[in-house]
Amino acid sequence: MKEKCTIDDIARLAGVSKTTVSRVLNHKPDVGSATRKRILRIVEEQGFVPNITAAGLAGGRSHLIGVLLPSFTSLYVLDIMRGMAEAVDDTLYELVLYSINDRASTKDKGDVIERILTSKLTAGLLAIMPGQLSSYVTRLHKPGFPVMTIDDQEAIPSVPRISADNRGGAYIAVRHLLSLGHSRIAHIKGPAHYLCARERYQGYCQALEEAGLAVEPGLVLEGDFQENSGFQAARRLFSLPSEQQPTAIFAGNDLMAYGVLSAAAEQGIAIPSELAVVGFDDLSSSALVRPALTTVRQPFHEMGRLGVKRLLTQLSTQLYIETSHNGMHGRKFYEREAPAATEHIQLATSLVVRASCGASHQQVNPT
Amino acid sequence: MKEKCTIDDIARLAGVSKTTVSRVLNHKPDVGSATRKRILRIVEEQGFVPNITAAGLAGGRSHLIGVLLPSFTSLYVLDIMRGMAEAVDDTLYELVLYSINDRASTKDKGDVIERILTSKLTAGLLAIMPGQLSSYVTRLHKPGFPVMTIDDQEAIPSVPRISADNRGGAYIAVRHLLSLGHSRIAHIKGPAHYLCARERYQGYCQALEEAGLAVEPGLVLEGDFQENSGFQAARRLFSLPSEQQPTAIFAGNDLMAYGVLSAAAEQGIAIPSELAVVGFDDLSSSALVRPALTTVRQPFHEMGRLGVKRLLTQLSTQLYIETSHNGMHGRKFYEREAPAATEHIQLATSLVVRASCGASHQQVNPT
DNA sequence: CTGTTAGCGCATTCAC
DNA sequence: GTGAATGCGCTAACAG
Repeated sequence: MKEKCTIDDIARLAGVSKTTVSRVLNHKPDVGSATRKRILRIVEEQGFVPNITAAGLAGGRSHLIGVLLPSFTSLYVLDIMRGMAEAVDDTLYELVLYSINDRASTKDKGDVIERILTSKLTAGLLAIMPGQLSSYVTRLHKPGFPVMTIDDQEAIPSVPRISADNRGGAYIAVRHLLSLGHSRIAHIKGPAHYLCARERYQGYCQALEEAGLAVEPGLVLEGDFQENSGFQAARRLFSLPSEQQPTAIFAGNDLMAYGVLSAAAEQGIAIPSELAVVGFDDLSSSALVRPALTTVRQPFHEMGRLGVKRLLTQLSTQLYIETSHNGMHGRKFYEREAPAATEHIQLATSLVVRASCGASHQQVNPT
Repeated sequence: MKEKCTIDDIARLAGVSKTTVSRVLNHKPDVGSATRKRILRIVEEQGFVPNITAAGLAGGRSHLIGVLLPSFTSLYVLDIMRGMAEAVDDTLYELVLYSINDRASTKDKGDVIERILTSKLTAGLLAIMPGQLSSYVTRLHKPGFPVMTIDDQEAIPSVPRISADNRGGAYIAVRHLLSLGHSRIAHIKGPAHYLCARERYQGYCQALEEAGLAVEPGLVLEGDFQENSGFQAARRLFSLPSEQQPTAIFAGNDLMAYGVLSAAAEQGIAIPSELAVVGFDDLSSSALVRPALTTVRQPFHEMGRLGVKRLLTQLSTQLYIETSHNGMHGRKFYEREAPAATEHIQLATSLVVRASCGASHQQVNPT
């Protein structure tokens, strides 16, 4: 583990040219296995770590992946980031954090995003819940600069995205309540401009309809995904004539479910005996609130991990295309038509059963 | 905002050499103000963003700051990171994320850290709660590579660190309970090998002693900072003969306070009327648990922000030293004695009063 | 299979 | 004040 050590150093030690060393380091096929072995040994001995800055500059291709996160950020972005870090762990890539200042105007935020591209620091971008920033993010996604959104509020047709199965999660949540004998199940929706809010509502409707129950407009309210809106919505539900009151509430997310819990406590409504409550997200605090919240778990960790994996795949695909076409200009992916997979990956959610719905503790998976 | 734009491009447009452009970009004094103005205008027009990768390579000095975060990571690291992102926002620096895989052995983790240095990607490192990794982090901290720990479990003499005023926070928390009339105040300590746990205990003792009360060994238990240990500790306190039972519990952190809340609920002990509870940290969930938790708020955001600021200061100091000594080798800070400020910055904490202690809602600041 | 030759985009000596 | 030359550490074209 010498102070510093360049490719030239180990080339000298191995008695070969640095080109050859570079080749084995980059897993090129065309190197004699004897030489390769010797080089690898010396690399090991010296504890040589290539300078990815230089590699990026020379190769015209950075080894950094940008992570964009808006700062109105929720607890679970940590899980997402942990997943991303894990995926990047045994690669040559590293993660660069781009946090957007809340107080800035949307236009300023757009500027920040523009710079991400123009600075050419990163090879691609993972946007965690870009929300209002989506339009800017879209602009970045060109051939040569892959972008992927994670859990976006809106589906951008041209950009690949990863999300949880919101509809399916809502479906199993409501199914669970139905199996517990509830027939008057209310729902507090998230804002209509959130895709996930609409999907969850669809799952709710589907489960009811399959059970032969009508969706009662009076039992469906809309919140803003914040705790207080859940609180307010619950109050309105509690003020309904007693024969119209729900026996269960499926909240669009955990935060609003917390609001329901508070409202119930205020009104002296016992949970789960008088009212069952189910949320969506499984924030880490949902195991801590009292009563502990039954909720739909989103696979945040996996979403982050997969996001990186797919991005890396796209990056290496680009490389392949570039190489196979060579004969034209070296580094111009820009002029070729996009091979970009604009796919949508949807990950399964699962129901985490805790005290707030009155069932025994267990985990229910979708079938 | 052209597709790409290098320093040469704008040099051409301005009719000067790229050297001159480079000079104004780096705020060198020796450039004619007319030329400088013209260059700046063109830079603006073209939306030119320098390639920090190349700048790093050429200058021998990276513009990236590493952020090391262990993955047993708590909710509040988000706040810390947000603070760091904010501080970096209007500088040329960016943040690179290094997350350590939990499942790896301590030695493997050490290897990861070694690579952080040898890869020379970053100019310095901010270690968030390194804990067991501290020894490795220490090794990184040489002149030329500033390291700063944030909220470390242990004080490493040679490394500058930022932490909250744990002793002071505990002190005001207990003072608050005393002012509410409590005289039998229990404390659930964190693990003794955590510096912050010991400091909080000291604050507890100091407040009691100043009030003329003895620290009763029977009222001081030790947990592990996890919820369940708080639960167990509370149970033991509740099983004391009634005349020995505490009327208030100061938990070493919020998680353990949650455990106390659960244990109280289990035993039918009303909070705050029969028992006051105070935590430490102010996790975002502490406003959500029922009853809402009175707790000591740590300035996580500020800790992150300041961490970056100080690191940047150190970086620019190095630069100055390097420049002023030039005449010797250009980039060898290594052989010079360390100017490294090994200071310790301690930030004030504040008490957030909520329902669990029985006082009216307010915020108490240390005097 | 391997070595040689050129840069990547910029900062930093030196000259003028 | 300004420009020309050199190189950071590495990859990628080109020849053998």
